[in-house]
Amino acid sequence: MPELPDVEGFRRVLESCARGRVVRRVEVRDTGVLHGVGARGLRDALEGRRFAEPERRGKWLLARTDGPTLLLHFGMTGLLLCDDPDAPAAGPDAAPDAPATPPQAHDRVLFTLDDGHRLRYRDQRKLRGLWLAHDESDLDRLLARQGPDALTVGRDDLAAALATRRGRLKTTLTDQSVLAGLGNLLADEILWRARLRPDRRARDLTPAELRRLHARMRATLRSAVPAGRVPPRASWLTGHRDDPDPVCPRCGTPLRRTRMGGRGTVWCPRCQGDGD
DNA sequence: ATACCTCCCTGTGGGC
DNA sequence: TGCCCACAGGGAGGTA
Repeated sequence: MPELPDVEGFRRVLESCARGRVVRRVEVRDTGVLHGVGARGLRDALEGRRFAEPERRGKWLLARTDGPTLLLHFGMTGLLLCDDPDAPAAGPDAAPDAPATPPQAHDRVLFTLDDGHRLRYRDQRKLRGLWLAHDESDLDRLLARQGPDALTVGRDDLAAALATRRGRLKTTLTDQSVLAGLGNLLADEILWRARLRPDRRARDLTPAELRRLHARMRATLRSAVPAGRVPPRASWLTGHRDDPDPVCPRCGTPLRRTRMGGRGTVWCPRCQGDGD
């Protein structure tokens, strides 16, 4: 489920695959992922354009070109893939000029580049998709409701963002208008590391707790970003979400499972239970 | 204004 | 065996 580290990984895919390359062909295989633009409009806007330096903002990926900017959001099941044009054709029956890897059922939009590489936006569930921004004001309008980015936010700005929030800490951290980039798994992971109960009121954190939260958030993101995902390691809380009878990897206490803001929430009643 | 609820999307797995 | 439903969760939109 793409969160900040995943999208950072997709940014690297886009950068290495497409930066400096011209879009030769845009193939929309499912218009259901397009927002505010049709297949024809997307094609006309992007074919012949050259990809520039991509950018990530929260969970959004900005594919800048020398013209419009394509905005990608990956929802829960989205991916960005890059085909290697030098990979051997798939199977003995493949035509000589066939793409190395045929489109799969969930490949919704394909971008063929002038060097033969091909980008694929793949998404099983189509919860989000692709937007097109013709200029900076389009871009600002689409991203207007985002809070500061979780990867770069300073401690004081984080404190300020939480200071007025009466809601629960967990749901506040995943509210993109408060802080951009954290999803359900990261929020649980960070709160567990910071030893903070997810149902604390966001604005009630002490200065010491805010420092802890900020430090643990940074450390967690620093580990997850290079991996391009929230690593499901045994030493991480995330590594135990789906265990049948999960226990805390730190203290062995059975983990508690609740629902917060409609999302599954996992936390340790011992590590995160005291001191509030 | 803030906080919470329902729905969208699709595939999977459990229960009967 | 096959059907039905809950569930996964990012975010929009509506309501309290």
